[in-house]
Amino acid sequence: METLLPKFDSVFSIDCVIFGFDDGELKILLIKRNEEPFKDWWALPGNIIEHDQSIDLAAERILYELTGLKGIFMEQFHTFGDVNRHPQGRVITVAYYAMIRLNGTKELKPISNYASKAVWIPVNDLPKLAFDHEKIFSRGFDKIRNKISYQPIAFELLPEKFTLTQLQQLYEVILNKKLDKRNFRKKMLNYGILKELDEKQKGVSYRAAKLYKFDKRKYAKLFQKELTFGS
Amino acid sequence: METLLPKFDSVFSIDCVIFGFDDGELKILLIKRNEEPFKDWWALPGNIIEHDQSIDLAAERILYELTGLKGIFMEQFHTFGDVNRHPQGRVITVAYYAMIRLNGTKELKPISNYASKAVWIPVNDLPKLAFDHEKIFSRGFDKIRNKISYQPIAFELLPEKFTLTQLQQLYEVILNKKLDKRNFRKKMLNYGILKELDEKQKGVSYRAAKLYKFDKRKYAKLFQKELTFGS
DNA sequence: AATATAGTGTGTATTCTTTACACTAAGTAA
DNA sequence: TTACTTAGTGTAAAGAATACACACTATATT
Repeated sequence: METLLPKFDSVFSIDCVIFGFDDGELKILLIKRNEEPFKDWWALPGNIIEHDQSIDLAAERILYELTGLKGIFMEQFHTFGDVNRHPQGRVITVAYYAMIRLNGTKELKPISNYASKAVWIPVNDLPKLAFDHEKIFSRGFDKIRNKISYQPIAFELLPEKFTLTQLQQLYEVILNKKLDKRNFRKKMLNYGILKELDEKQKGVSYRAAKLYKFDKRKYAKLFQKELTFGS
Repeated sequence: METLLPKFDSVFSIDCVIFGFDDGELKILLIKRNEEPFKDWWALPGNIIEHDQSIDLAAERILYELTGLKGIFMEQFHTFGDVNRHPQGRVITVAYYAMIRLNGTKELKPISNYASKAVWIPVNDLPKLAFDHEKIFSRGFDKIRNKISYQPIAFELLPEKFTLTQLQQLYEVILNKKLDKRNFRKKMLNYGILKELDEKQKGVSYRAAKLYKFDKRKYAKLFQKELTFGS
């Protein structure tokens, strides 16, 4: 592909704000940088977009390289383009978020060498981050906080089978406020996208709660409806 | 600024979907391209981001160059990064939208030479557009359609003084459906962001309607409130 | 076996919001 | 003065959001 375009010393990158929920805490995935600039700083997982790769694919690739996960629902939420956000040149970055299901056991092993490790860190306990990554994180957090309040997207974060109390805790953590148990249940069940299972929680030392599953098909229907605006 | 970054033959651009409302019709600003590729095609106003300019400033500059307008509320809504969206190389484009007030008289004079003219064209009557600009437009249209249904942002499009009927017509055009007059008025007046004027419409051959003004201060207050989520 | 503990699960009244719906009033034109 | 065109208004009904408290059940402890 011959280029007739002006040439700049500019690159695009992707940065990902990847949310997980574990142990009652909302976490994001951070890497420890192994290269200058900001060597040994914590940063959002991100990388340069390859020349022959669409940005959506690049985002998927990066998430895969860092977590081994595929097919995760990722969405672009903002592009950051301040001139001096990268000390070594002009880098415009497209930020994506994803919500993923943590299975406590899963090991995070960075494949690329620009990170020495990748770790889940509670959003309430974040270290100082490289570049403008604090800004990016914070905007991504706003995004899911906003989105969750009009669209039930939180299921991605929970195990496949979950109790209503777990779901409520997740909402409470994201929205950062207490919710009323009865009203919350009423609302969630009303969406009609939860499937009640014949199973109960195990291993708790008190009355076990019913388990529910997220019904993707009904969700898709509901969601489509919501895209056309009320009469 | 010395760069240590990998170099790609890649550039960033901005494309703007600029909405105007005139004559009961929703329009967008298009330019006629004066350069290859797509010479003589219609396209969204857009341009390459300069190396030393943040993307938000670049967007403002481009809008200014094409319309002479400053201080317009512009918002980034999506970044398009398919590999082959530009036939001459890798161009990732950040799309912005703006809503502006058309004063029928205002002349549009492209300053830069990449456009031979700039024209307002009704969204219902768009020609074929260059690049992936149809996709960009359509996503921008979705964006305002969505936004208007939970945030009263349409005032930007109307003259400073307007009637409730004009406001309603604008909503109807954007949402592409009829709205109930009484309910619409109730809702709009309830927002508390309209100032009723002591003035009436002029030059109509029927009963003149009251004029209203948009109250920016109250809007700002309301908007802030809406950012914190309902109890 | 009895008891303490910790979380599960449920209903109703109130307020607020959204929807549906039709006629009179005012100004202009002939 | 009449005909025409748009402005302007209220109420009832349904639905959604909020506030609020107690009995039930499974387990662990004695």
